[in-house]
Amino acid sequence: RYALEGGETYQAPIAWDEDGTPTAFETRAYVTVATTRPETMLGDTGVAVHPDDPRYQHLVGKHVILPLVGRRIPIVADSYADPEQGTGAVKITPAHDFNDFDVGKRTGLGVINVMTTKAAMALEHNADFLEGCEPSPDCMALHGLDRYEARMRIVALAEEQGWLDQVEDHPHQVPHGDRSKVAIEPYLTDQWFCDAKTLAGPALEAVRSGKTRFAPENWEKTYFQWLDNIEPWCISRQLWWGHQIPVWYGPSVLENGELSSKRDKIFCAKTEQLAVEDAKRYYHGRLGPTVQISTMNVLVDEADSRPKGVGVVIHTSADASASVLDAIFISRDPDVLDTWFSSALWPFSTLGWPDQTPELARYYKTDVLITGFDIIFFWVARMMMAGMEFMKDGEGKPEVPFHTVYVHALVRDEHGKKMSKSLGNVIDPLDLIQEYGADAVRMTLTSMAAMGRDIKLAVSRVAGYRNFSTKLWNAARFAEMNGCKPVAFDPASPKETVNRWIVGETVRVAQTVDEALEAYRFNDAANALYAHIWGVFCDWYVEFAKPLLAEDHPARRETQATMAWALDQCLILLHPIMPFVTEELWRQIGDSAGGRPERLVLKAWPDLPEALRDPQAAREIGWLIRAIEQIRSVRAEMNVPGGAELDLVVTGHDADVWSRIERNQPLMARLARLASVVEADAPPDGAVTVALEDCALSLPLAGVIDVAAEMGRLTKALAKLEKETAQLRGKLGNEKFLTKAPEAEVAKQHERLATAEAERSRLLQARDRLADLG
RNA sequence: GGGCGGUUAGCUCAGUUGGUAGAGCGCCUCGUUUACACCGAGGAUGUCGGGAGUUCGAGUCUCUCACCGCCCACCA
Repeated sequence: RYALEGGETYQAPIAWDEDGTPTAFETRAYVTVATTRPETMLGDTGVAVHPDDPRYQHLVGKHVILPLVGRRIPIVADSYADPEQGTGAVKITPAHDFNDFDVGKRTGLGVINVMTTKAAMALEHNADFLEGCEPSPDCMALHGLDRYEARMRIVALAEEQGWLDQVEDHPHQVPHGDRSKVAIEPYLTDQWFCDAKTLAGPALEAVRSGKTRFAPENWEKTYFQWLDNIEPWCISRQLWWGHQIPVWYGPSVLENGELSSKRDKIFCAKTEQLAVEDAKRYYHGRLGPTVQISTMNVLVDEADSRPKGVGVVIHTSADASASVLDAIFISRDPDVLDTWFSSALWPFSTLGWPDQTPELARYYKTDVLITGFDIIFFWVARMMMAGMEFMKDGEGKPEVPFHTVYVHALVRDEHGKKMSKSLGNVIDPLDLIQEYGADAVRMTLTSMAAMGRDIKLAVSRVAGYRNFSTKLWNAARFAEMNGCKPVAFDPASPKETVNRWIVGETVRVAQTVDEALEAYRFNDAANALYAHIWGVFCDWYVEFAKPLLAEDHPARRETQATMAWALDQCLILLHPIMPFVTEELWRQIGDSAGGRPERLVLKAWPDLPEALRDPQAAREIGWLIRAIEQIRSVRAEMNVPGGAELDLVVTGHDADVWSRIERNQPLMARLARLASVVEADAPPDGAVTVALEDCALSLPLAGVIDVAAEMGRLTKALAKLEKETAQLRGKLGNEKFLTKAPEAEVAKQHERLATAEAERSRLLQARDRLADLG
């Protein structure tokens, strides 16, 4: 209970009816406040009530006398006081509570620090505390007690002295330091702050206007969120390591010409020498001639035993032998800058700034900052602020430190935890490299680069990319064994369809990789290369090329040159991601004939024109691959023995289709294990049939065939097509779709429907035949 | 408490202006025809977390709920 000043009283409601109207009152000469931290009352400088609270409204502007301390403190109105909480009147301790600090600022209350850095009560010699009050001996006896001891002692004193209202349990959350694990005690200290709001303006504008872009773009949100709500930035730290704050302190000269007892005059300078010059000028004008005579170690603050650095002693007399005690000395602030303040300078301080070095001129701004999202606040935003503050472009306008911020994902351990040295769950890349190779590790991380914010590193994926590099190695070995050595080669020159096709496919993957890299979509680049090298080059081109590489084949030389070229392009494109295996293969595969540099890393990035893509070859080989896949599929499903060579009967085709089949007959026969390919008007009896969009392919399996199984297979395939055509017909029968969807989309759906229906009719025919048979 | 994000195949995850749901691993069947068994051929597996809305059409846009996680407040 805080007693009202001068024995004043008021009528406090003590009972209410259902509507909340007071029905009984009590005459009180005090205000009751509730607190979970009684010890902080020693630093109270006010009591706050809600401006609309009828219980206390009339007390606003009056004062209470703080028990024990005897300080006269005002009752103020502030909406922070919650009428529902406690008694509705809340004690305000600006020096030891964040909210109270704000209330104090709003309502003009004083600020009194009553604790030490160790959270012990600091009352003796505490000028702020002792000023304007008469603490009782009981109160002064609290000096030096730990905050928790003081808490219990104050409750006991309140009870003894009759100003304790009641004690009740009150569960609540208390913030703890995550290093010390101790409850955090807000504590008022002097710190240096940056006016971050002012710095943030240009940094925000730079990203809003696109001068600096984020990739992926959505990280801008994180950046804006922080800078839009930025608080003044405390840049001083009480640590031993870091850039020391460039500020020196000395006593100010008071108006009466005497020196202040506080070290409250600030000299901010680039060097100690310049600070001394500033100090000499300052004292000279006010105290007469000053002469610097020496530097010495000084201890400025007796409450803190840390050394405070070198002080510069300045005599106020020309007599150099005068006592040091008569001298003024200035000493440097022992605090250091926040690590991130120093780091914010990185884009230019590393280039020699503040000197205007050639490096600074050449390399600021830099290009791309690659970093993790977890330090967008700490580092990226601050580099932007510092860059915009200190650096100017050619026209004298603020210049950003980089045009792009590439934010990669954070690798976590297999359980999804952030790797940290203190948790000991770090996956050492060196271990992975030891097991799978550096290329595999690089390829893995690249292929996961664009994932969300969490990567749970799956070792099986690293193994997969190790296999990939083995695959590439073996493909190169195949090329070498077949005399595919790089020669001077014009990719437009091949005549063979498969060679023209692989040139086109290579151009395609090169384009995809280029686009992906331009867009910082590194995973797209990695995945495109994986799919091309394994799924196109190895799975198909190598197989197609085998017959052409036979010693007596007329296209042998062309194929050798084409394969060597196509493989070279793979190595070049893959080199940034898998530098080691590609460099080694490059060295093994070729000599420096035809202007081929000795080392892959020196090879120019390919610039392959679209004109190299032959659409006719792409169509033909695309069809060939689909046909082979269909035949293989039906063979496997029908359990045809692997080695058995079958006769293929083509039906439902036109002359163009047949000539294409004839052209590619050797490859089809080889890769689909066919004895012969013939055309017919109708599928033979006892055959299994698959349908392409422009023909049906039947494998006569008379005697071998399980009619029921084939019937089932066809029925299943038909059901699938049935579903698809029904869907498409529904879509194309929808007036709204036809009128509202883009024309190209409608045409596309028409085409799909036509293809599906063609396949369906071929399968229907095959099924009917089979049914007749049965 | 304030803010951000995730939820897609058994697992790890892609999916860029809304237009036929994908990869790797794992699983099943078959196969050693000399580049490769760290391989080849084939196959199965999804009410895209639940609900509502916008739209001719939603994994994709909006709202909402649930669960999971991260950042800040309280180290850097």
